Amino acid sequence: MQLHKRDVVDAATALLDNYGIADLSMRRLARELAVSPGALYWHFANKQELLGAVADRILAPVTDVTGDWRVRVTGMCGQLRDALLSHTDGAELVSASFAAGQSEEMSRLVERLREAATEAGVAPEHAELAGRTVVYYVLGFTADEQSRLQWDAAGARVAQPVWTDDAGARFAFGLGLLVDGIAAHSRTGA
Amino acid sequence: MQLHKRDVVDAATALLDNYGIADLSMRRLARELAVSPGALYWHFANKQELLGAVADRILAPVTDVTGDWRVRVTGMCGQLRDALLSHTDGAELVSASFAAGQSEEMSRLVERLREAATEAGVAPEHAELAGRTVVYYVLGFTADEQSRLQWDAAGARVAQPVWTDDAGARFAFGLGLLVDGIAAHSRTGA
DNA sequence: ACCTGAACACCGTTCAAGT
DNA sequence: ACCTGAACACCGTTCAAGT
Repeated sequence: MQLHKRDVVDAATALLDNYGIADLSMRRLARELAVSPGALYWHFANKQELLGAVADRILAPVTDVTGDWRVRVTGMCGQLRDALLSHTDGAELVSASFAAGQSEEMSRLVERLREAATEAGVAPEHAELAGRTVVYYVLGFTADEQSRLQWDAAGARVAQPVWTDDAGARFAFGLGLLVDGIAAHSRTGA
Repeated sequence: MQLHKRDVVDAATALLDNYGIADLSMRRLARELAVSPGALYWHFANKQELLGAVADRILAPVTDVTGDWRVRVTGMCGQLRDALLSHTDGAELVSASFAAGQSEEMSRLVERLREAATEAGVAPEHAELAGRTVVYYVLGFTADEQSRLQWDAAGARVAQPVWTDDAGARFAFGLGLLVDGIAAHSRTGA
């Protein structure tokens, strides 16, 4: 029975969902697939590349959005957050893969955000940074949210203190700061 | 000769600067200090806590800034970026410690940014998120910048392509988006 | 109080050799 | 072409025992 990239990414995703990123090791993955650790290196150059493939699997549900630039930005970011929250340690894994430049899906997303920023009136030489800044926010916010969620779920119910504000509304607020900033910048005229 | 926390953090910082975060292991650090690995666990509960202490050492030069809220935000963020760029993999290490909630200095910084956002007119229940959002940007941007810098420095001179724009100006532009967003939000009135 | 020695239970990666 | 077996060079953490 031949081992295919798809099988490896499937098993890696299952390992991630069930045990978290700390237990997603090449050796454990090989054991799960009943192959020797070295077999994985026929299909992937190294662990980073494998994690990049898992990141792209997680990001598959993030689709294109149509509408004006505000709708597209908030739509894509909402889908990104949802995708990250759908897998244990999803935000952490995708953040790492993005930083390592191993996720094609993240590159595509930054490109679409760059287009939206351009449409909003951001100068071409700054549009990609505007897109990346939005991504930094979504990854940072969601990694934070997810670590708190997972810590709470692991027994330590503390009943959060002051803000009754739900996470979705807080997410939208922070994103709104960036969207307003992009809009303000284009009005000001570079 | 007794081992003190200070000596351990000193040696860890030296290891980081000279060899990078991948070589900053408990065992290697113990070897450098000529003690057994177990000795470190008398002074630090685990590796995360030790890395948090290194993060706070890196962040020591980030001081208070006086002036109106815009001056304070841009001043603190500039100092933060400078501090991160002063140590090999500084942005990556501080990001990890911040995410793990192990850096007191980062908590202090978020608190000061929260105050600045409040002064700018952001509602109290959203002011901390505004501060965190600024931090997500600085950490994301600088980690990116530093990984490119270090990759370039490691021989692979490619002579960057299109934008003659220096990193400092790009950093300021992205930060400006957030500052404009905060300002726009307070004018809009929550 | 502070540290050693040794163990436990792992890692990622490589590569000759097999089929 | 694809995989095994075994090795290489490591990890973080614990804990009885020593001083």
